[in-house]
Amino acid sequence: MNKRQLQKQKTREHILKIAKQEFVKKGFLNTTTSEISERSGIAHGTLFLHFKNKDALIVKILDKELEEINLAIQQMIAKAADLEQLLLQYLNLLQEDEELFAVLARELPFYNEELRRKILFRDSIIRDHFHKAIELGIKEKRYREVDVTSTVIFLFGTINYYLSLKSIFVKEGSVIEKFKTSIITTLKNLLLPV
Amino acid sequence: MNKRQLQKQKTREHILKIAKQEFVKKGFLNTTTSEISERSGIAHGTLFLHFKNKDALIVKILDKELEEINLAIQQMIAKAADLEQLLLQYLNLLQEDEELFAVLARELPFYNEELRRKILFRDSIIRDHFHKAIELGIKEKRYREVDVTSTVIFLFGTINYYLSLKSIFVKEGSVIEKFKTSIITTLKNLLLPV
DNA sequence: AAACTCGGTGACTGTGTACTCATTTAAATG
DNA sequence: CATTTAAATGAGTACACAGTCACCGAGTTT
Repeated sequence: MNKRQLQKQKTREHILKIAKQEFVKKGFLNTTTSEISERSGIAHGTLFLHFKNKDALIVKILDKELEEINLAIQQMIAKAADLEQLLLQYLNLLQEDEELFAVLARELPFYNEELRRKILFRDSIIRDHFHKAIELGIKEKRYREVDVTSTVIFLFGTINYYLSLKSIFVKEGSVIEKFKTSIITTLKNLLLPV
Repeated sequence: MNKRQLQKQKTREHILKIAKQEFVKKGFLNTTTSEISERSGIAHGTLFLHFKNKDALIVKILDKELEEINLAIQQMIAKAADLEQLLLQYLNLLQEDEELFAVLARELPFYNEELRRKILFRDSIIRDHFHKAIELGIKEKRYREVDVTSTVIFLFGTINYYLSLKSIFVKEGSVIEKFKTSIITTLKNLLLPV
């Protein structure tokens, strides 16, 4: 790779880095392409040299992020011994990138079909693992005979709710951190016999 | 009231009616003032004769709606004998104006302080009643000794989740209708001993 | 019926934003 | 070293939208 190509790649990666920071800070919808180019120290037009349009930039960033998250989830699943462990580690994962997940939770209903599908697909994978872990527990008589699908939606709905209204639940710091134990306890209440 | 004043009032009410329809259909954020004036059959400028700006129009409509909802909630609380009755009636209330509630659930994180406060205040009233109903049940040993606050958030978070992603959960018709029984059952699972 | 009042008009303004393209600059090539 | 190539530039375009204002004309007042 010669000097030119190298520079081009460097610029591209720099844009991606800055754009991600901006998106996490202000959301995808409220970040302008001018802000990104300005903060990247490049001309506005350069942005569109590297990405067809704003949407393509968003998709690129999300693809990268979702790939990393998927990897982390795979590792998590392999490690987690039981449901409680799985949930705890999932919450830790969310906490690590909480700002990003909060943006996704808030803005998901406003994304176009493609973005929505990608995000929901990743959700469905992790959701499926919770589903199976609960089913196993029921089969082994460790858990009560609850409706598994409803229980899983209760869990994910609540997490999504905390994330999307993060600023209301906490002045600063992590919502997940704050409600971690109460989420785990409530799920256990749902599943464990008295 | 003379002919002029009468006409003015009629125009104002017509704007409010059309604006509500548009807001319910497309959300507050995605409805333009031009659309409202066009569909109302009035000039664009007339809108700003009756309302200082778009925000004032939104606040006016929401105030009206929230007042009606508060009234319905008061009646509901008076009628509902137990927690299950209360929840069922609350869900029926949501279902009646589901499109509006779905818009509010989706857009709440993006509203300004004033609007958010108003909506969350109304939420807190109904939430408080659930809180008390559950506390009573625990005191009377009908329910398990769960963490009441967490349980209430689980319930409201899940309902909010269903509403905000309504279009994903149902192609057409009501999400609340579809998941009504599963919401009630899951809450009972949380509270009732096996 | 003349003078005045005021609800209504709609072309216009200002602003914010995504995206373009003729031109510049610097690296690659022969 | 001259020529070619392509990354980068940034002023410019197009569009969407909220909000304004000089003007109009029907209704009200004197």
